[in-house]
Amino acid sequence: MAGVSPATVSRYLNMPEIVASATATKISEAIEKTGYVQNLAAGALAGNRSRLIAVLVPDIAQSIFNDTVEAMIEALSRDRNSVMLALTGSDNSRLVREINMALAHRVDAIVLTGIVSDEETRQKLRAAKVTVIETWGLAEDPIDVSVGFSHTAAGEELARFLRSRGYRRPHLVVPRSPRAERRAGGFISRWTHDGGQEPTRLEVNVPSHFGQGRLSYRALADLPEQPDVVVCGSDWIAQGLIVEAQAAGIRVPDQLAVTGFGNLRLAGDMRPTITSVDIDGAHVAREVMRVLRARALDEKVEPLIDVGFRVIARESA
Amino acid sequence: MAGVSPATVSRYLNMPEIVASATATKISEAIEKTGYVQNLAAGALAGNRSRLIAVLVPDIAQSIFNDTVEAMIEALSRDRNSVMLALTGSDNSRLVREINMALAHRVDAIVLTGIVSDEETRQKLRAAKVTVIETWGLAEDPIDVSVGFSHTAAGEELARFLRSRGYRRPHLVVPRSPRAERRAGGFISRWTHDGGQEPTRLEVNVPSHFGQGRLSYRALADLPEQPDVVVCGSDWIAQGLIVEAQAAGIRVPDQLAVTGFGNLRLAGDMRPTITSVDIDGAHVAREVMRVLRARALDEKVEPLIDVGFRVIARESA
DNA sequence: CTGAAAGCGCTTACAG
DNA sequence: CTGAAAGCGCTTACAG
Repeated sequence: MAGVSPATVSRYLNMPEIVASATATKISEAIEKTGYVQNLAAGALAGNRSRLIAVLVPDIAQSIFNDTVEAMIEALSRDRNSVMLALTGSDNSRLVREINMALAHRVDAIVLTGIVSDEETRQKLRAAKVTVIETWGLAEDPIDVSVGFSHTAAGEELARFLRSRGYRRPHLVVPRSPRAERRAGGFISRWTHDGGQEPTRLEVNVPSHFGQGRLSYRALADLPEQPDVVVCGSDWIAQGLIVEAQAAGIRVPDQLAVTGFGNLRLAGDMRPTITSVDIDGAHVAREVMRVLRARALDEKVEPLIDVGFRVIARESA
Repeated sequence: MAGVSPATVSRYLNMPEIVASATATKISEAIEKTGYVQNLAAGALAGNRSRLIAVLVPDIAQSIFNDTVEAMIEALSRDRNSVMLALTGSDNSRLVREINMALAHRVDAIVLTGIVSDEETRQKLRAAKVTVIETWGLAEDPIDVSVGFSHTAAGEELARFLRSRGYRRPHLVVPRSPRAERRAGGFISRWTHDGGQEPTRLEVNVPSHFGQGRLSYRALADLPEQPDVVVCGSDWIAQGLIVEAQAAGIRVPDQLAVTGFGNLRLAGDMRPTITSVDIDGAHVAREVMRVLRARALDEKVEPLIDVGFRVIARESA
């Protein structure tokens, strides 16, 4: 020890600006000398603040959320928070299980990708009164706060964009997720509303990946009429589809146009570069941090935060 | 409450087999009824066991470790452990910072991808006597336990393989990471030892990605002599290189062979399929779990666990 | 700006 | 198989 009470050390660690600078120096020297490491578990118990944020994602091996999650983890780390990362698959029981674990660890907040559909879990989360942030897709009735964009609007915008470029026979490759489903819904309703005929579609499993793009290209052969543009549920699918098309001697976009979704780095790097829809992961992360900070200070926050999206026009469509 | 002491509830929660089944039923009913959620922070403080495992990776947006990390998170979750995921970049200061956070949270173990080079941090980690597992690359002198494979051996094996296939002018595309460096070292020493001449090489930044593959292909034009095979530091680079080569009208592997590293899903899906080196992420995860369980029971574990690797011969080389 | 004291919710020998 | 009791290492009003 360096001549001060535990209370003062605690203050130094958590609000250094509040202790006298002479005291601060003594404490910091003592910490240096003894190699003292603060026990955050004890801090969590006493202060009711764990400095742990749970982030739940379906997977990380092949996830369109990774950029966003990475930006979030980095921002949280800068605020001296740590991230409990949990994997939920596309399976409700795992989601529930991981939420329970997070609650048991008394995390300060739970960040979810996608919307929780199970009503019982929504109830439980509300009751637990942790901060719950649903990200990526904008919830219509958020459990607590939702930061994201409208999948439906993104689908609509893509329909408008492709129509304005003169495409007439879109084919949709739709991953089996509620999110992709919504985008497809938005696309179709806008497309038909604007006078286009009902697009053809193919469903693929999640997580979507490059290989599905190749298969999706081959599946085009079964269509009664060939599309002039394929609207893919992810950039990976788009990439695989382009590679397979080119291997078959088809020129993209001249003979077949392609769009992706997510605006991953590879979309800009691919040859041809891939027209995609960008969601600004850093922006999502920033808004999440803003909510978290506001909550830490007991300030009010809007329940719905729309970060929008942008169609990025490139060579492929 | 349901007529029992806190001690008994604690036993029920942690070792259900040790309480009488009548008691167990009463407790579980009470838990159900009240919606009680165990406080793991208090448990950590009292029992000196946080059920938190820190996993440190350079990044997740584009990481060759993702499969392994995913397998590890899933396995840990099955054992009722949660994962604190921290991002270190390729920057020592962030590594140190995140290790300190993990220590402050009193994690039960720290899993590192790659080897910690900083001697002071190694010291600190040894002193903290948490379980420390260095994964992926096999450490020669592990801090505690290392689970992985020899990068040098992987490079050597690839050299042997390509030589046996008749290639004579390899060109290496090497990410600037100690790991890739080692593989390159192994490749070169084996190659020259077997009578080949010193391969040409190009260094690229980490994290490696598709776009670098395209650039790496173009950079071949500057070489005095054209290679017959390009040995890429990751499957992404290989994929980008193939796409660019094909766009230039070059046939792979007839006119130029290509190998990747990591055996990502896309390696098997690409057209042509990509010859790569597989590290079994599930195997790594399994061994990590074995170490963790052994430590929980105070059993001895070998400090070096070699999970090996396999060259996967496919169409591209 | 700092200290004394209570308390956060568990776990774990120790008894029985 | 179960309970009483101490203690884990902090934080936070409350005083001063």
